[in-house]
Amino acid sequence: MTTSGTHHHHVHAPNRFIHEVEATCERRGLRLTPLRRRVLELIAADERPVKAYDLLDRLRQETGKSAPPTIYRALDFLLEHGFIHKLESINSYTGCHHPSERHSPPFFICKQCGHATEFCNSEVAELVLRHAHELGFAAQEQTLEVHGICARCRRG
Amino acid sequence: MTTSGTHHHHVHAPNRFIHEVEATCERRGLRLTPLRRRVLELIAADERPVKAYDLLDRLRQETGKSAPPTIYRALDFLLEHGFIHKLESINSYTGCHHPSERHSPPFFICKQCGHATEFCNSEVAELVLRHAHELGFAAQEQTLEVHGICARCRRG
DNA sequence: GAGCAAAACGGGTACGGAATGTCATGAGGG
DNA sequence: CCCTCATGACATTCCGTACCCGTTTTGCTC
Repeated sequence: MTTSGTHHHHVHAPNRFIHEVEATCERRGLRLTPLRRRVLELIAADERPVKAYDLLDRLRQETGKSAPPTIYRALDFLLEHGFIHKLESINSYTGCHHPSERHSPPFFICKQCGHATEFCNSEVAELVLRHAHELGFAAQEQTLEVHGICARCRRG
Repeated sequence: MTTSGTHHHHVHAPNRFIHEVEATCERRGLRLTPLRRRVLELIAADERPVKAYDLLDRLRQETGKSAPPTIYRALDFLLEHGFIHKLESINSYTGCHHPSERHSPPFFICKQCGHATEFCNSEVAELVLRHAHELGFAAQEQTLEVHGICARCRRG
């Protein structure tokens, strides 16, 4: 299976990403309200995973004041529909590269630069499902996060 | 809720588990102090993953009062040496089945009964390492947690 | 051994970050 | 118009760490 090339096509074009989400919402009859859209933009604008309270701060800079539930409700919506991922091990959120399809890809998180790479390959997920099946376990969601040093940081 | 008889090959014998850790500490010249030992016992005594503040409460019941740093310091020690695992997605801690060897096994966490099964098979970890290698990523730690319904809960 | 400095351990306070509960208001879509 | 959903705002809980300080353990020297 060729995986070359696929992993690095980051969401370089935030606008394109937003539009894709917009279209998906339209198709599914979801309401991408101004707030939800704004939060999504903030997430997409950042190359690395963002923390909820950072988003909150940025929102406050724009809109005066905001409280945690505001941001968490938006995050919940975006998570629920697969437009973003939550990285449990670092309490951070990042845009999803394939918002159209449901998946739980592995993430490779660099300790040094903080970037997280979504690895677009379902082999691991499938292997995990096989193992779950052996156990008679009905798998629903999965979290796979690897910490280490990314290629760029290693090269210095 | 029936927690009867035999669940998998869990750490059925907490004492045995404690002894194994004791021996490992001896071998490595680590200090399993009374506090650390007590925390380990509390974790081992619970069939399912425990939260830090629950441990804190139990400790308080025994010793009068305790503060968060007390428990977190003990947890840090136990984590650092691989005697327990942290489940990032549920902020909980659970005993490690193979405290002698370093590993980051997949966990299958039941949403219904809260049990977490450590899956003793390195295939996934190895596959992940291969993928990391493709990316030029130097993997250090990994977290793999699957949420769903366990076999027992499915059967009712 | 005795003495001593350095490190490790743990009690405790206080705080920052993460997330949820609840009540009330407001915008949108039938 | 009414009902639903979205947001605002307040409070609270949960998770985790920084820091201070006294005590114990360790490792070293003599």
